[in-house]
Amino acid sequence: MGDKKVRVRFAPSPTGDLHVGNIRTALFDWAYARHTGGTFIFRIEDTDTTRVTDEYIAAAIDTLRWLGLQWDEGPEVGGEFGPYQQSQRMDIYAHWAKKFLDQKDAYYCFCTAAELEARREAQRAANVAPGYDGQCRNLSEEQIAGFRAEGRQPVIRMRMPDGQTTFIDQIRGEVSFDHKFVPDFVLVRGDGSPLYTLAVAVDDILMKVTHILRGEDLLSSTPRQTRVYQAMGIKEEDFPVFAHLPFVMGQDNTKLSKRNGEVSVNWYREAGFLPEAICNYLALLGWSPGEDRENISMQELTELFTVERVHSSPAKFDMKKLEAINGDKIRALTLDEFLDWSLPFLKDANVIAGSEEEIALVKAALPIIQERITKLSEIPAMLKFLFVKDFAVEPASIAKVSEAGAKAVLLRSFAELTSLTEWTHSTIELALRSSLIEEMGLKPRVAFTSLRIAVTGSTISPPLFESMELLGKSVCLERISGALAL
RNA sequence: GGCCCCGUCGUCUAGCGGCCUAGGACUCUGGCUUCUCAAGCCAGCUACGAGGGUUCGAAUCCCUUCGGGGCUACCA
Repeated sequence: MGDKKVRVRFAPSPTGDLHVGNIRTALFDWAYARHTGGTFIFRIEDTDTTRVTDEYIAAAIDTLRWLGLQWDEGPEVGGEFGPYQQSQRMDIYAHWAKKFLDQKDAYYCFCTAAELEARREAQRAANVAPGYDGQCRNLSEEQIAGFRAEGRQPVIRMRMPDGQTTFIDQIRGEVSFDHKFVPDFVLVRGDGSPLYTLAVAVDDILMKVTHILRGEDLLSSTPRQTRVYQAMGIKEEDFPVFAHLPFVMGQDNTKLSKRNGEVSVNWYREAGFLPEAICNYLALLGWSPGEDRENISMQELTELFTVERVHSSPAKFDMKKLEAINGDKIRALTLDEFLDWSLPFLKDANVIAGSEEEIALVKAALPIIQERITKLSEIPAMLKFLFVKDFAVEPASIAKVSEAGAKAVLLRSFAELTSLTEWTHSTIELALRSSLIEEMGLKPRVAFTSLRIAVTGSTISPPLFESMELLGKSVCLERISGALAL
């Protein structure tokens, strides 16, 4: 491709929420554009109007934004080669379809779906490669008029000449397809609307795309795409460079889908995964920066990303590893960043309403839970004890605080804490250690578990003394006496 | 069935002819630390699909085979 400025595009067909596989592709496209100082184009492929809805398109835009994959040309930002939504480019496709027809590169095909299916059946039965048999390739004007008189709506088919298509895939090397196995394909439907095969090729040329990084499922459609380039009069040296990314697989070794794992990026968003974690993890699926590096920032990804280091083999999606990376990213957050990410989860779970006092308390509490969570969605459960009005000990833990030993601990704690003048986690700890551990001779684990249940309601909580400091003296004493009454 | 792609620990990967008795990470197991849970630290388990070549030497190159996947639409 010489030293033409790199232009890459991410061109999903939003028939649902963007899924993990889509995003991995988008991420690589984006990273490649940024790495090379090129342009990242975002294009909506909605030629199949029955499956793509405005809602899904809006959601795709939102998701990409959330992930931080900013595009230079595309929906909402424009660009000199727009519009970037295929449903708004119909006249362009019609123009090229007509040109191909005039050039005899394409032809009208009047075969009906039923006829096609019957012949495909026969091909399969005869053990011949199924595909269009070329029946309408050389129709005379009279035949065409005849079919039209019958009321048949023709599709426009691209003529695949004999020979083969060979190209250098940047990830797989030389790939070759014999045209015997690439039948004439449909460019325009009977109703006049274009198909992906037409639109994708035309747009990539018109938008001056230089590199096509896309899913491996499109590998075998490449000969059709280059065929359209030729018909458009594009010279082979000016074709975009192809790089077919390996799949992201589900646990059962098939393409990741709803059946074998969570696929929607929005699901991960709601589950409390950070965009940086999702991108970092996804970047490691089918690519690696080498040197045993794994935890990288978006910035580092753009610096390190090269197509040469992309794999040709598929990768399985592993939620555990994503969670581990998410935990790392959460721990690396500054307090203010962590606060911003936490608040929506706390509000959605109705733990806080959002008052200034509540936010201040959350901010004070976050440092003690930052290293204890792997997903933001765990925050509400961890901080709930600080905000609940109708506090109650977990049913499962009631027995543990109502036994004699526990009562003694609570009684003594109540007395010690009541006389405490300075209420900080260190003064609390000092007072309790000297009384419960040293004087009463209890094991820390035993003594503090009783207290933990009384104060937080659960056997599992953030660090006890810090929690007590946050809760405040009166609430702690109240809860301890409450537990004594159990 | 045909065409195409792929094949290193359970998973993601490092490795591009000798540095590999195969390294890292996640998971799992054991331990340390410890007020619970985490985090952190230490240790351990486990891999070059198989068979032929080429070579002084192969995880790395070639062939075959087996296995997995994709495509085979008036979906993308």
